[in-house]
Amino acid sequence: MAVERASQYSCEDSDLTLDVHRVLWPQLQAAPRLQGIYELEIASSEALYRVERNGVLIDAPTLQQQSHELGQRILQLETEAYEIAGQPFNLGSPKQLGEIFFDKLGLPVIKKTATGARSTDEEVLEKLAEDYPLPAKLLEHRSLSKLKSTYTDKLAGMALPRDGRVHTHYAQAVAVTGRLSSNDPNLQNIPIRTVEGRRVREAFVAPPGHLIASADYSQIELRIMAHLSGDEALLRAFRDGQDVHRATAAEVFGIAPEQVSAEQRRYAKTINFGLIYGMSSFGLAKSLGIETKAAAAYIERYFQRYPGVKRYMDDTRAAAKTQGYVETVFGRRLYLPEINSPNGPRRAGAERAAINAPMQGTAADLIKMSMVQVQQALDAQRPGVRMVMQVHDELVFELPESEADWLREAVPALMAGVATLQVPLVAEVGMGRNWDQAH
DNA sequence: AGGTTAAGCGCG
DNA sequence: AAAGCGCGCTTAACCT
Repeated sequence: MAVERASQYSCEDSDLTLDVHRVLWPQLQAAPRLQGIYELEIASSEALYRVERNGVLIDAPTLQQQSHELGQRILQLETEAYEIAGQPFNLGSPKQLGEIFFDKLGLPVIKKTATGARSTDEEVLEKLAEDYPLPAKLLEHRSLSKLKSTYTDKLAGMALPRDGRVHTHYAQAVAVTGRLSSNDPNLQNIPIRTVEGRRVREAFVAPPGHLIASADYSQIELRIMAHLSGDEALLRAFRDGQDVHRATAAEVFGIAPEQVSAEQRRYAKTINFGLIYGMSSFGLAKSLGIETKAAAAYIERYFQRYPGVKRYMDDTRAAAKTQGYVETVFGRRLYLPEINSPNGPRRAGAERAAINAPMQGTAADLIKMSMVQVQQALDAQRPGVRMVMQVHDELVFELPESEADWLREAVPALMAGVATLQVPLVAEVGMGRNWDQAH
């Protein structure tokens, strides 16, 4: 019976795939630039198959130890929270939390969720923590619970007994921008931003005699913005190898790069990232904790200093409205059916996606090219080196110690050379016994 | 028992 | 009215 079901499924799958082919193939023939993207996807699938089969070695005892430590601290936080609240409750239930916070303790409601419930998200808790003791406990409890339940408790159990390795699945046709996504487990959202979270990466290890190497593109999306916009000041910053956030701060604040303070650089970094996402003055104000008017002044100043970027953003919105889609450097398309919607918020959302997709998508194109070329080089010259993960702008490898010099030299060169843009592409490598040390 | 949605949060 | 792009996973709550 199982065989019959399998053969029926296989036949249906092939038949339906042929139906799809008959529809899509003529469309592909009519769109020359998309043929190149199609070829890239076919070539990438070969490299992805290899990465998935390789998997990455997980150090289970390290995770178990971390789970234990997290569990102790979480228990302690729960006791302290009950003490402050005057009663036990489920800290993991936003509903119960709302009742304790807003009904029992009378804390102010900062904002509502999409469905009208009183929000207790991180931003709200941060604000409330300024005046009350309980929110801070919740914030720590939330972050540690996340680490334990999603990572330290789960990962080791997902390693195959056969090889002690986790084999994620990469989806090649999920993210609309052309990025990969990773699932079961997702290895593209392993913590790194906090010191406690980073420790999870210590459990992504190399076998004895081997190393983990991480090679990542430097400032890839901003470089693509420079290329796409052709903005002179941004091009110059990258061509001269400047610290781009510092350079932006110098422009926006009208001072010399050496005079830029740490806070000014942080502002500029937020502005640079915000622009890639189509952020408004309202959003910039919120993330910098300043007045909307002040944020608007920074953005205006930015566009005065980088007029090419302003022109690019306007042109991209306009092109999206007339064509109904936007393209990456290599011709990958993102269709935007809501770009001319009469619904203001929906249309604005489509405009932000239109701004972002060419940059995010071009970065995705480039790292797929890198994966193809690097895998070909490994097969031809370095069969002992395995590519084991892709994290959007980063490739991770497991290598015999004897291959360290080769990899340090060859992989960034390949990654930088996959395409010639108006600015140089730069890739950096780190190595160590585990993924944390490789950064 | 199993599926879905909401809220929340991890990453680039 | 909404206000920052792209994802996947966990828990609670609710449903069949």
